[in-house]
Amino acid sequence: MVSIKDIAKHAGVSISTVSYALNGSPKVTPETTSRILAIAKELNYIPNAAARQLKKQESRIIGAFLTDFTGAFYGDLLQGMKEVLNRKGYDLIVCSGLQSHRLLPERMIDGAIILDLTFSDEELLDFADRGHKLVVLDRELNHPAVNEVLLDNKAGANLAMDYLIQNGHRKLYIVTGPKDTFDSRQRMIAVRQTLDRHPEVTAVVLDGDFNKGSGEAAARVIIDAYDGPVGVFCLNDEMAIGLHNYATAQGFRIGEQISVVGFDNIDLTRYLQPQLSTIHYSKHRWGAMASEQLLRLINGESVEHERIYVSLVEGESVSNIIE
Amino acid sequence: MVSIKDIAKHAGVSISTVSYALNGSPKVTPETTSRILAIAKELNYIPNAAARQLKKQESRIIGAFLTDFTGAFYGDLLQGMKEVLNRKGYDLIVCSGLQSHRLLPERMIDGAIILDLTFSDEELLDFADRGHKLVVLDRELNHPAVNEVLLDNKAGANLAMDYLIQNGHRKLYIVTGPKDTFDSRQRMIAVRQTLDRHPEVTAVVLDGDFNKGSGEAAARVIIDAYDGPVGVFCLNDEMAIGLHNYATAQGFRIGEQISVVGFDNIDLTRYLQPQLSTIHYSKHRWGAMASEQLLRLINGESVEHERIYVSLVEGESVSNIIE
DNA sequence: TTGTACGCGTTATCAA
DNA sequence: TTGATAACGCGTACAA
Repeated sequence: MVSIKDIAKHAGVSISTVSYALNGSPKVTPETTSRILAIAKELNYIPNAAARQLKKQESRIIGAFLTDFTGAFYGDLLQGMKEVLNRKGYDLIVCSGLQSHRLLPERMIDGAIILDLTFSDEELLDFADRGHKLVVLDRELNHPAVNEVLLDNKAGANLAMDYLIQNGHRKLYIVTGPKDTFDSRQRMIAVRQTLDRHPEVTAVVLDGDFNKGSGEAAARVIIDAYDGPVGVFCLNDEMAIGLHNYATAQGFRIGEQISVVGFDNIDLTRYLQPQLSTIHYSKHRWGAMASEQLLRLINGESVEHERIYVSLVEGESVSNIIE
Repeated sequence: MVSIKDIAKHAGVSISTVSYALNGSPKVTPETTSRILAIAKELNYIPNAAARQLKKQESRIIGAFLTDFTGAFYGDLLQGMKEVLNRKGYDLIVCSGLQSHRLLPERMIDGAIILDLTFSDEELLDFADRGHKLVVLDRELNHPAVNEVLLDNKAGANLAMDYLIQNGHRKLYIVTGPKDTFDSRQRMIAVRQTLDRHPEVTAVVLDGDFNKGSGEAAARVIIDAYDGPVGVFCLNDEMAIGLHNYATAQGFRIGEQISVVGFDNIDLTRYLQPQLSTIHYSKHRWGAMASEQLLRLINGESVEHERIYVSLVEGESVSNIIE
């Protein structure tokens, strides 16, 4: 491997001169600099990341940690993160799984964006105590080295519930997500608040897990008990799709007999007929904001927790049953 | 930051003793070792990856490079890679974009798996010449430091074409992928071979780009010229879905008037009615195989190029028009 | 422009 | 045997 030492030898200068030249320091004359650069290029010199990192105590790499690699969900989010980071001279790497957690404490990366249930709060607080900078997308975590960039889940759930109620629905089903996820818990809090405000509405809560299968299971329950139009709020789109497919296959009409609202507005919903009503937010913006906040933390700038706002996308999956 | 120096000070031994103890060397007495481990734990010691890497000239991190982060496509593939790597004590990071290419030559990672058109062949060969180990999933590349793990695209395209022809289709459309992708080119070679073997079949080639939109565009062309049952081979599923949706929305019946075969068997096709006929292969296995080959390369073991075998999944999107 | 200490962990060599 | 000393990997940056 060719190092600055080799360049120094070829150029007949010291390694420090080479280093200065490569970094464009004015301490070296332009002639010497260009001569050194030419030699470096000729020798195919490429700096060693480990050596630079050891000295500078930074890698200019940011890690995004995901619970798993599945999910069409993440494309835009990661793209948003990457664009911001690249613009500021940072690289993004995506990691998943318990083993990869080490990258943070071992200082391989300068900071992390967490959307990963395999990290416990304690573990993250421990990293933060060590001085590592974090942005969390999947929990609330109070620590000066941690910034939250969270979805406005409550507003979204409110929008979804109000939409069903305003369309005349008095008999509702709620299909929940896993109890250990922040998003599901927050959405359920807002659901209960809405229900408290509307005593005329009856609601049945069905346990779900954010996967298609639990949407199908919910559809079975709803169909078994069917005796007139109902509204269903699935706490994410994937379950709404499962419900949609199962009910449709059983001859039920979504948007007439069963009104459905999802959450996330994932790409997949474009393939549904009728179009799914759902809660939208910009995943790209979410990722971009997470990166911006993380860079601010790293640069020692002041940061406040951020919220990503959501909106209702109306589709034909919800009918107005007020006559 | 606490380093082995701090531990040595606390334990009253030299830093080398600490290092030996931490690495379980028999050169240190069990008592001393356990005492040192206790102190390390108490001080919350975590080794510095850059320092270890600088000395050992390895990071035990493997990079998977993807053209972009979109595509539900990659979940299983990456999972397959990760499982194999983790089992062997390696970590996987996922990278995308031109900037991240530097991770390889700068020796941040011990090897790379490439499914990324933003790398040119020349660039990869240059890396290989430098001694970096590569596995390519998206091209043929002959170099002792490069291993190919490729889909058996030709067999898949043959299966698809034969299936349509065996079901009586004599009027075919082929919707291609981008001309600069290996997969599309290989599939087209097999398509032409099949057509050469079947002079009784007429085929129209429509340019596509592997995205849903070009499937829709193809549907428009096919519908405009429609005068009886046709068979369509879309070189990937995403275009097949676009074609399917557009044609269905126009009142055409897939699996009756228009028979469709896709390629890839992506999860999304589960949402289609009727079920799409397509070419299946295990993405998980593809990823696992790529990792295994890369580790063999890194360990200096002999490797031969690998093929991932494919099979036909029959769905109702193809009808038999032989009466 | 150059010599050199430094960042931190690993390991060969040498002394007790 | 046990453990300490020092060289090493490579680039950076201060002092000279």
